[in-house]
Amino acid sequence: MAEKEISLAVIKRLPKYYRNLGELLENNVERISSKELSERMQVTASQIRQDLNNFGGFGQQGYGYNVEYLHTEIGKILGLTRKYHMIIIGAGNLGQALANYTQFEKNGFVLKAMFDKKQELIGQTIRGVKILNAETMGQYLKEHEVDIAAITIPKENAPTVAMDLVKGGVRAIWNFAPTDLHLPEGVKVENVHLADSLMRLSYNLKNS
Amino acid sequence: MAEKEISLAVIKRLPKYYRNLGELLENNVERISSKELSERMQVTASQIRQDLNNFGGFGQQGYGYNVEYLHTEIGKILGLTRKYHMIIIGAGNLGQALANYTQFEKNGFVLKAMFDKKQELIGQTIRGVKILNAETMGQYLKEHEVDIAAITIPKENAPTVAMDLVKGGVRAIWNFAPTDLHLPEGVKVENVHLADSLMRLSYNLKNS
DNA sequence: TAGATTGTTAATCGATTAACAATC
DNA sequence: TAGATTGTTAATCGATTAACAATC
Repeated sequence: MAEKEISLAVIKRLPKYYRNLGELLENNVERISSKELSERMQVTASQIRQDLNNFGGFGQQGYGYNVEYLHTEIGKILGLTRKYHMIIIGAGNLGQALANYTQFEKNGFVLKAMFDKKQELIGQTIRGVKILNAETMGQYLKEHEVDIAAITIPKENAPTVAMDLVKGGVRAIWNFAPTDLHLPEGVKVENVHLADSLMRLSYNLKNS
Repeated sequence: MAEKEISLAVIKRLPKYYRNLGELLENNVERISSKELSERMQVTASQIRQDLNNFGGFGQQGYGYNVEYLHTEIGKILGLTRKYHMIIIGAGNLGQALANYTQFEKNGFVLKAMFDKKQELIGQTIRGVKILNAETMGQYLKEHEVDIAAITIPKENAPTVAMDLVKGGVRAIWNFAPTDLHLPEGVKVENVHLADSLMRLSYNLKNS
């Protein structure tokens, strides 16, 4: 799909642009130059212009960028113009926390179901979303289109569950289990390794 | 402290090394070569050797690396040989999920208190840790040494609370609020921007 | 038009990979 | 010792920054 291959570094920054432009929009800022945006975001103006020009010329010489327009365009690039069906595997504390995060829904990520194997959780409802028996996941995937699955279970079971998800047709996995999943080509994985993040903090604390 | 400046890219990979070596240790693997480790971690052997040699020669020619020794040494580098006192600001779903994560404790991150301003949460206890009135945070920081503060409150209040934490002597912030904090020089911030992560997933889904 | 600021090319910087001598 | 694999230097690759012509 991508005409020119976009580097990972650029992709990583896109949500940050989107977020900052969203904040500017909330503050009713109409236009912004790469210079101003660079001060706000603590990056160079040059980088901003380079990044954006991977996707097209969104600005105008002598004027800068229209905040609303740029925000919309980056939203399109990020794929936020459609809805995504999401499920969460693991209805423990973290799974429930994600389920309660209403903010995701505003960006089009709609939670459809949760799964767990604990008897006392099965049948419960969180924000109207049912916790289903983990054993029925395979069947569920046959009957429903699922775009994204969040994995919030212990690392021991994560690789197996991830493979089951892939077999069921899921193409994107949001992995919170503290392990790196090795999945077939084409399956997208985004890791949220909380322990890693905490360790970087202790590293930085030590070396300051 | 650091003799030679270590690049951010290297630091980001350290916890991953630590995690993988921990797994190898669990499987009773005694020694490993950079080649084998590179296959497991999906990086190049060259990178592994370069990364490790930023900190010292942990290996032995013709033999490779002793798993247990290397694991310990990276733990030292990451600063995991001491205890860190942690507090969580915001006892909502995410804050509670973090509080229940016993894994952190094993690495030395000890939760000491939580804070919230919701009357119905104040006084409650999670894993023996009390939820205190957010208004008493300043006083608490005067009386207790706090190394790390996790911020799990809405983005509106995050900047103010972060500044209050810094004023109270906190030097490391684990920020879960979907905004970038601008704090004084020397304060370490680790962001966990869940929405950003989710957007990268939808971007990748779109472009596959 | 003059001033501002983009889009884009060129220069620099840094990180990754390759290669190999050192050495266990 | 011979073989294996590190530690480290050199080569390559890619990402960031600088510069400036194009243009609104």
